[in-house]
Amino acid sequence: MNNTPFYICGPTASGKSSLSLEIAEQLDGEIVNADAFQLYRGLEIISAAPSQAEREILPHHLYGVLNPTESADAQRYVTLAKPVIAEILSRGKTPIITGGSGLYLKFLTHGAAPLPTADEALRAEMDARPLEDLVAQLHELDPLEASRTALQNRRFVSRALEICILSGQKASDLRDGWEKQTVEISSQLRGLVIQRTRLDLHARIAQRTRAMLDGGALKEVATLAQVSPNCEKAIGFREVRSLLAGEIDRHTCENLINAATRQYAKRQETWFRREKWLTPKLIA
RNA sequence: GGCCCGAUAGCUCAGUCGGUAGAGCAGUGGAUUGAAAAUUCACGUGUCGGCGGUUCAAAUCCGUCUCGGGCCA
Repeated sequence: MNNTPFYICGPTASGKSSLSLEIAEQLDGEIVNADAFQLYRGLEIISAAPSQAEREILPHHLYGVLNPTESADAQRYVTLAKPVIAEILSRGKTPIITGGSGLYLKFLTHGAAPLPTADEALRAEMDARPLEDLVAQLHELDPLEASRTALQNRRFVSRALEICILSGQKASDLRDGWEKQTVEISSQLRGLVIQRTRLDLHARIAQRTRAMLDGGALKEVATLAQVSPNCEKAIGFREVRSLLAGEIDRHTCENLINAATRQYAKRQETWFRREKWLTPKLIA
């Protein structure tokens, strides 16, 4: 029996959770989270994590395993996911890896380049410097990388620089060495990406936002005392905070969350469109 | 009923002395290997409320009508 992992991807609110349950049933599988924010405990409502009822149907892994005070990243996700997947496979079950965090999935499926890990102190230092300054230094240390980096994007510039500084090597060399190995991996993967019309997706987003706000999102956010800067970025977190503080009304809050979610969904679609190994699954 | 203010992109609005219009938001497309629900790039033709007038030329000035909002009755 073929129990190689099965990936279920797609934009937020496209129905990944319920589809993954269906597919898990067909493939004798267990669900593994691939969502950056559903990793956190205490963000279940705002991150639209699977409900308690859904989790009781069959085993769900890597949901709510991190503290909101922690910061995750793609590498850490892989570190968490690999043993879980291996364990499921060892029992002869199929890992159904479900989520919308494109970068995390990419790391899991195609591996990580041999690059140095993020350095908080260095980042803080770089964040304090003007962008032009960082760009100039990158040009100096690694002209090739500078020439192919979006230099308006502070994140990308900082990261390239971080790699150069921490490794003492050129980011371009390290990255090129890795890219060459990725091509054949895709042919051994299986999975699907849910596609819906924008109209449909937008309607589902609106419906879900309303359900969140009616279903305890306010209480959830109010309860979260300390969160990492990472967690603060969850869509809905700031908006609900503003609502709780009386800065905006409920209607505005709902609209802001909807807009942010729609924009996120669009970025996810752009990402997954490039993942040619995923089979599109149109749902009308 | 009278007077005043407003009507310009899907929304909120800007538009100088008349020279046929542009911001923000929304939306769309893209980039994206350790912050990724992040970060970032590109994309602006619309009966300038309708009709008429003045003018070489009207979003802009004049008249009138319609629809909002306000004030006075």
